[in-house]
Amino acid sequence: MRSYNQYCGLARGLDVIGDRWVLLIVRELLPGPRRYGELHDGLPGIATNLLAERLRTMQERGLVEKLDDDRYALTELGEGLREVLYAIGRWAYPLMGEQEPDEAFRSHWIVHPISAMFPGIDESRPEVTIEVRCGDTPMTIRSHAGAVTAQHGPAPAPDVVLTGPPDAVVGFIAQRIDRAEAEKRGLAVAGDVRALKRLRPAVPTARRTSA
Amino acid sequence: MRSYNQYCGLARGLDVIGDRWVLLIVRELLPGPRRYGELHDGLPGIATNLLAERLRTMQERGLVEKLDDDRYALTELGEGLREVLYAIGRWAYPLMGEQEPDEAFRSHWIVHPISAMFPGIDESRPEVTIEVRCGDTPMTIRSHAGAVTAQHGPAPAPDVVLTGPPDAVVGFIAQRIDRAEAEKRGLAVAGDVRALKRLRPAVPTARRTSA
DNA sequence: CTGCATCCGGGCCGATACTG
DNA sequence: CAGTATCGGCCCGGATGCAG
Repeated sequence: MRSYNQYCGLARGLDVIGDRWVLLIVRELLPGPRRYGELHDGLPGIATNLLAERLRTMQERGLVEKLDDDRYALTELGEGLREVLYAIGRWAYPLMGEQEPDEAFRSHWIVHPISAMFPGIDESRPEVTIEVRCGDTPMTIRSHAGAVTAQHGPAPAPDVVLTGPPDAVVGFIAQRIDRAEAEKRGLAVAGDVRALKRLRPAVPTARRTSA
Repeated sequence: MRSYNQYCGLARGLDVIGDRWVLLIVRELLPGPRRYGELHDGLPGIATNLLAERLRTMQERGLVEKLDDDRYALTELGEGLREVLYAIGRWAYPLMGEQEPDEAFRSHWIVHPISAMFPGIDESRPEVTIEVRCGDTPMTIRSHAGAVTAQHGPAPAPDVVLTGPPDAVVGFIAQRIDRAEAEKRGLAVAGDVRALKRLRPAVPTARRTSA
């Protein structure tokens, strides 16, 4: 992208991250290093030449590095974009209605809203394992030792199994819609749902505004 | 911009704000409503047809509204992008070296880094008025009743007058560079600088990471 | 003069085909 | 699997025109 040529933090930042697909590539790399094909799978709609070209310029700009095993990883600078992505995600939440017919979905995308909703360590969180089945691959969300994490694959012994479309699943975990509403949107619940209710998501609008 | 067609908060958000110039237009409107010509002046490099087209689609998407006096203003949704802009600005700060020869600058842009550095109300802040002369128009930064505000125009009776290139001025106010370094970069200081030191900017990396 | 609309050249994007 | 090559089309940028 052509530079804005403005001596302004926002403009200079956008010179680096404003190109199409760049922040979505960062989204794919935030959970950890990925190979070219994995990135391509996680970015439905991207042209293969564009992915290659973006990865090249993102390396030049210090956002991404290529590991010895040929996987791509975020640098420290690139990792710093997590706050930018989460800010956009929080802002865009009201825009998230139901999934449109032509919209692609990958189950691993829910890692980010889940992480943003249950940040940091909270010892009072219950121990709970949730298996989520929406989209291409089952995901396991685990609250353990006060931290909430998510990873690919089914859970060996889940306390709860949630099956359904992404908006119903994520909305229900975040407790932004109740069970009746979630089931109306296609959610199926198996197992003991009580522990889930004690996960206590961060208040959606909790933002520090004064020093 | 063509939609990403991904059911993901980041992707849907970027469908709305990912177009070139959109976030810079938000930057111009965050301090308050502006007329078309004022926007054009504050966005050096934008083509006039693009500004018109962006304002049109930003209205359609609910970011901007046109007031009765023909000025453009942010809606509540658009105002919500402040956190996104500040997140990008914080991230981009390490990219802000000196101003390049071909980079444009407008003095009112410093309102945002200043606001981001001295957020909210802090009763212990000293009363101080600073006149800043860098760029096209003098700006007045005022710490009053615990709040730090900035506006166009010279100050009637400033405690301090700072003259010089933007990187030196902003870096010095933020206390990220000391006076010697700032003067080496071209800063000229007039008046009593002691009150300024007690403004106590927010810690640059002060971010809540755990609930 | 302000606030756009029109036109045109160039660059970026998207889709497909192809290669080691 | 991991890209490269190519090409049509759309978007962007700059100049210009024009109505109130």
